[in-house]
Amino acid sequence: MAEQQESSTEARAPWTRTQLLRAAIDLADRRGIESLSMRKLSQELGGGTMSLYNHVSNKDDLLDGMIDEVFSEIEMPAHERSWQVAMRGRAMSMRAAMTRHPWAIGLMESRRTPGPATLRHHDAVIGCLLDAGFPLSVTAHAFAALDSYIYGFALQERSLAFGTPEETAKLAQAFVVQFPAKEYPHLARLTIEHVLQPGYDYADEYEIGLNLILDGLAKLVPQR
Amino acid sequence: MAEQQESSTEARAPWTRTQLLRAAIDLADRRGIESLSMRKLSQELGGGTMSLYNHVSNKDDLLDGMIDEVFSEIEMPAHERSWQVAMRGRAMSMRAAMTRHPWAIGLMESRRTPGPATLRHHDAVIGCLLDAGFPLSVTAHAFAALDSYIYGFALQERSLAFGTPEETAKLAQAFVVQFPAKEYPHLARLTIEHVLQPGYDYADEYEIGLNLILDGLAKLVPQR
DNA sequence: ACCTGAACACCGTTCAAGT
DNA sequence: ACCTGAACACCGTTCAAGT
Repeated sequence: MAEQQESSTEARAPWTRTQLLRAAIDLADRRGIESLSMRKLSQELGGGTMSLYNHVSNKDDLLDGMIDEVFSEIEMPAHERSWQVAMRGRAMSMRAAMTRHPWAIGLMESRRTPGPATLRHHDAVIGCLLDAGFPLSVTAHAFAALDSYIYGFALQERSLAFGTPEETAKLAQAFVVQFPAKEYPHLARLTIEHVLQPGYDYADEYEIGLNLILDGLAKLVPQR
Repeated sequence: MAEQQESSTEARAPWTRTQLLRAAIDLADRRGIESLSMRKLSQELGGGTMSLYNHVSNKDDLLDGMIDEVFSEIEMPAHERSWQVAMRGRAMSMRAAMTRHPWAIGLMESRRTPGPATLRHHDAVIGCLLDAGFPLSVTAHAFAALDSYIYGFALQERSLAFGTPEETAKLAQAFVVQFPAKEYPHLARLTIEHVLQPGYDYADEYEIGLNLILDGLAKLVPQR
């Protein structure tokens, strides 16, 4: 039983940065960002905690890398179609990525060191608008308005915890019980007469607001 | 020098929950949310760390309280004027509060236990729209779209670190140096030909996007 | 009812040492 | 070049004890 350093117990394969980032994303997806620690991540990967620092300079760098990985999952705006279709597609793909990785929602737009995938994505969005004939200033307006809306909606949706329409109904009902209509009459009315009605789904609001912005932008662009 | 338990060294005055919340907000404003710890906060207030738990059930409760305090600083939508003016005013007041308390930006819309000031605020917004003749469903659209945009813009603005136009120019210049136009041609063009031009101020984008949404909403409302 | 220190189970990261 | 354990300076919170 002694001297077991044989071929079957050779040192584990060295990690890749990407491997490490994917493992961190997986951990955050499964257990939430608050339980992503350097110690738990190294345990997940089966190595010493400090070995992580050979691939990542610190935890902030780890997070930056994770976010850039998420950006790499997002569809670039398609070139061959109208800018409205391309922008709608990107917005949908963005929302899908944030649904897969809810922990990323507060982080994607607040980190200050964008990675290459992030920059490529933003470059493609701007390129799509410029190619569609947007003047530079309108491109800037479109970029600011769309991204603000997309990120903000995801943030709000997460906090409202509107998973399925059924969950929504349960939560709304709890709200109505907890806060009598006397104190917050309008909130109560909106909840009872609208949110609690059959067929209501908060997710539907996403495209409505998006169209509002896209339609507004269309009027700022010279027609082809 | 012994037995100093005299009138001048009596026990410190008991804390109030509000006092404690204001001190926490002040600490977060001055040093950033990442250096707000129960230990540092109690030190700031001159008491034992565990004394905080007599006024706050845990750190999450502390954060919830802080956010509700921030909401109490925001102007309610004014009733006497048009809904456009009221909504614009609220949006501006919201932005001002988030500028005063940048640490609150990611938190105001992602916490799941809204306090009374938060609920009062949302109730007033919904009430303003209903009073203006908005159908319930359009009220829901307006609420979702406006809040998404307002929070998202603040988040983006913070990450872009666009403090003053001068800072913007400095950052943009650093960006251009770091990333040659070859790799991100459209991003480079927007930066050089638009962002780096004199008079550019990202803050101006706020009202432009806001008007886009307000104008779009106006078309969904029966005219008076 | 309010306060508090000690202790516990965690963190991220520096350092010095291994291969 | 990559790996790693021990140690340091932090966390939030439980507990048991004080007034």
